[in-house]
Amino acid sequence: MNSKSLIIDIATTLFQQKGYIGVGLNEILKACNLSKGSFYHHFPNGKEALLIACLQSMEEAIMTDIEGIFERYPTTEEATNAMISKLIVNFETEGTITGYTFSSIVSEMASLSDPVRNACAQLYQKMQDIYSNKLVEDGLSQDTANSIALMMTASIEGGMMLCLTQNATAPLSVIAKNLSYILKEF
Amino acid sequence: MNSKSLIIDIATTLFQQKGYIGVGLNEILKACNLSKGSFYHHFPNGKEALLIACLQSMEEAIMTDIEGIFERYPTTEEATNAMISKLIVNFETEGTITGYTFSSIVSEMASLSDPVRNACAQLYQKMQDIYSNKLVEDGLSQDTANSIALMMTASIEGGMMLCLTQNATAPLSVIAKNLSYILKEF
DNA sequence: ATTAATAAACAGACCAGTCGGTATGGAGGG
DNA sequence: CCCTCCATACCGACTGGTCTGTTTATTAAT
Repeated sequence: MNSKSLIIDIATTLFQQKGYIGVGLNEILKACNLSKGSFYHHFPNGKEALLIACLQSMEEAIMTDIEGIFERYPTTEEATNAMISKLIVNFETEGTITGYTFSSIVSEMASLSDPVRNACAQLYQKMQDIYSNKLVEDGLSQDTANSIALMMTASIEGGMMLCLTQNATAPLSVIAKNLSYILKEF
Repeated sequence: MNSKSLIIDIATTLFQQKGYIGVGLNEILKACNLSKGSFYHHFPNGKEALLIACLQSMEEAIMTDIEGIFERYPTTEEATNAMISKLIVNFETEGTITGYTFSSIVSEMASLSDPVRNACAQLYQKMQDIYSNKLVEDGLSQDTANSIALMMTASIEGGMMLCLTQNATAPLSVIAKNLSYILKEF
């Protein structure tokens, strides 16, 4: 793997775990076994440019993943359960949350950098669109689908936050149960 | 107001806006017109002790606020709508989110400091308890009440995150509408 | 030989936290 | 009434270290 991709890959994980401000360039580069010079060769615009590259990389990874799940299952309800189960397994094995979330980045950077804020907004929107499209397939109206898709995005994101604070996976399980209930309603 | 309370008050706002790592002691003290010496007189255990004091102060403020709303309205559904409306007005006037949320603190510190993580967990739990108690009053079983209360906490927290990224209040409105719907079901 | 890629040393700003010293105000003894 | 004593509150220069970003020099590949 070339150095640039390596930097993005490792930085993505670290940013997700510790947030943007919480990770220094030195830490990233040490994990990559690369030097400052190499970094600034590939990212002449510095750390924030790296963050945006990481967000784009996350977008690809998350989209592929979620799209896969949502194609594999016939209904939104089943796909949602599968997705949350995957998050729970991930949390149990990794100890931290490494997939689907970037809340630390949002809360740190949303008010500081518009480019970063927009990149995050786009990522949430794309996830929501997948949910929404599947809900329309399920037979819901576009408006209802959008509304429920937003509820899904928000509650899953909030659920991960609760898991983090409690250091447990129970909150996400409860969210899955509740979303199932809601999705069966329609 | 005494210096210690002043420090806590100002630091609480700054931590909510920019996160824990994002705010330096110098910035806090400059805003208070106080010196390093004064700070370490009142907080000999440093910045993290200040953060925990801020979380406790937030707990008091949020509890008073939410309890007030939940006493004033007869049903959980009405109280929830009033609470979210207040969050929306707050977001519109302040430009950022200053009340009820501390997601940046959670995502930064949950994996770094157990005392901070526990303080955050307690805060979420107390909010959830208010919702849950009211739901039991409404006639729900304890289990169902707990489950829905968690869903409320998570979706509101996630909704604020979406508002931050979109720089708009629409997501919280949609969350309110969805929660209303769910709460009417039972 | 030229150019991309990397390394290493460095600069300057900022960080949390420390330390010696100063001002204030109340208690108690003369 | 005055003076000493002492705890509390406060000040701001300073320390050791980390941060992002720059510069210069060297290596590897074409």
